[in-house]
Amino acid sequence: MNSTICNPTTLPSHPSSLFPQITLCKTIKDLKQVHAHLIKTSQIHDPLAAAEVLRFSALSNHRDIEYACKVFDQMRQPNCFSWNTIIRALAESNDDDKPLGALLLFFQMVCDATVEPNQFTFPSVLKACAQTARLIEGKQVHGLVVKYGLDSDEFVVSNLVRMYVMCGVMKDAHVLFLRNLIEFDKGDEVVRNNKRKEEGNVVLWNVMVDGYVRLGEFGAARDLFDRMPQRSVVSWNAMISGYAQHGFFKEAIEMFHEMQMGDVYPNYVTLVSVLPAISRFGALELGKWVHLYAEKNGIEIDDVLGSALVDMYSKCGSIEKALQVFERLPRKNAITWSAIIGGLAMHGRANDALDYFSSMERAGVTPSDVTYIGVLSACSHAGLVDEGRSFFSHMVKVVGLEPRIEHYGCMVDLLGRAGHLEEAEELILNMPIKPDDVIWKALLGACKMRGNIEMGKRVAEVLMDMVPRDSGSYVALSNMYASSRNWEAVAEVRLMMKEMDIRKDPGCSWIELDGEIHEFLVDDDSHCRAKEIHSMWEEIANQLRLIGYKPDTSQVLLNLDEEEKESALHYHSEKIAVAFGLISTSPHTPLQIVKNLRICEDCHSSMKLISKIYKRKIIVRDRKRFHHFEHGSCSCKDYW
DNA sequence: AAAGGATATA
Repeated sequence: MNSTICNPTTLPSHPSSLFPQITLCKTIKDLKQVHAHLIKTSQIHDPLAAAEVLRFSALSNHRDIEYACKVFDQMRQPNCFSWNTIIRALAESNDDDKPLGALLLFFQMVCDATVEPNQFTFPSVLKACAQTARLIEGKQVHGLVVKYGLDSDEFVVSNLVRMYVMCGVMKDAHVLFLRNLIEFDKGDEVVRNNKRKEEGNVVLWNVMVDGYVRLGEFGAARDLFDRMPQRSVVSWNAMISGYAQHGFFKEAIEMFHEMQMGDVYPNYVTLVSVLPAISRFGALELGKWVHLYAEKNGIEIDDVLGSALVDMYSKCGSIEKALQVFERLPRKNAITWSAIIGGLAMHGRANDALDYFSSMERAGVTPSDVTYIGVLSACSHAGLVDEGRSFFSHMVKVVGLEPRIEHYGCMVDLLGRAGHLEEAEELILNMPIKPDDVIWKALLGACKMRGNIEMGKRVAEVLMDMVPRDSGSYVALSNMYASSRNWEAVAEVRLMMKEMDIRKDPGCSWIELDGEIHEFLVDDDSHCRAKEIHSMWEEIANQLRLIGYKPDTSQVLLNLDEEEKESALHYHSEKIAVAFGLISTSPHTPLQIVKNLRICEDCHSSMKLISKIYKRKIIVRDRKRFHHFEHGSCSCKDYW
């Protein structure tokens, strides 16, 4: 036992505590020793001593909530402070059943009637209601708030509003919000709130903005955001994370830039929120800037921010940087591991992905279902059929994870593209979940790759039935017919599309230069340097012809004559992007392109040759994976 | 002697 902790006489008195031994505890073990000492010397009956033991075990960095509950249970007559402490600890716990425990304890406190809840009790209780989405209990608590006359305390009010938000009743939240705005305007508020009145209660506004953002009601959220008297970093974070989570990646990045024009500075949460949007665009320069910003501003790169950075670097093409960040992280959780495994898979480094999976298991981190998506997609990209099968059954039988539709998708892709088309179809027909269009599309892609028109036709029909307005199945079917030069069938599909007014999803590619994203569509001539881009492509095409390359026109959708087909191919968006990249960067600079669809056969072959002719590394991220083109070959080994 | 808003992975 450490005597400096347990012998109070050897310690300098601590100004903020009558029980300095407790304040000096560094671990929960220290605390338990002091606790034992207090019990032995009967000092534990001093309510202050007991309260401090409780506070340490319930709310300190070294908290042990189970222990705190025991301490609380042993109190003969807990005072209001102790009730508040234990309720707050339970309400803030991430454990599922703990917030409910906080609620139960609160109702016990009210029934107990030896103490009265105060303004410090309600924020925690309301937080527990919010976390468990218990509207009925929340309303009862609201009633008690009024009964105890605490309905104008701003801490209580913002938590009341948040409770309604989290229970999904935005209307009630809004009514309460408006009423409190008026009350603040009338100025009939306690002195403590006067300062807030001038600034406007930022927190209350933030809660409302967050509420609308959660519902995806960006009009309402934006309206409040623009009108709020003051914006804190949290206001910006709410908008940025909201946009990012609802798939409005462009808006998230715009907000991120906009916030920096003002006097608000990005913090940890800002970075974690904006990184997925950056990943989505493959905006490596911006991603690097975020990483550097964190390092320069002392923002801790923990497992959460680290995972977002690992994901960003891998999705922005820099798998080496992703590995570097990963290795440096002091702590790695299941998400961190999933990010690096998925990243390696995306870059076609299947063996590394599987090695990292083994390391993860050795490190004692339990793989999640997401981890297995990474593992299975690694197998799929490398054609590791047996390994994939065995990981899948291991996941189900040994780990006991329920396979999600994504896992079946990986398996269908893996089996189908490896040529086991019947087995893939069997799997779809026998899986316990209803197959969606993504699954069928995986099989359709495999049919196309394997040239199985018969099955392909069948699958396409299923898809046309399932998602009638979707162009994908028509395009795939048409491409399949085109590959076998069945132009009549191609024309038929084309006619069907025309009759139903179904258009091919426009292909779109983008490339980042000096932190700016340049976007190109098929046959795009809207760029300000379109003329130069066009003549650059002419030059590229000549070079390609010189080394004997013949464009592969089999996959062009329309039944045009050969020359027209060739020119349609020329202007696939990734080709425009690569031409633009070549004229806009100095020799040998690697080019990095992101494309919204899968790369086509012809673009793939062209990119290989361009990488050789112009001595450039070209990295293309398509809808599903990365292609690293260098010295005339691709990292996917033409299997994708 | 104590109190409010947000965050990630296929």
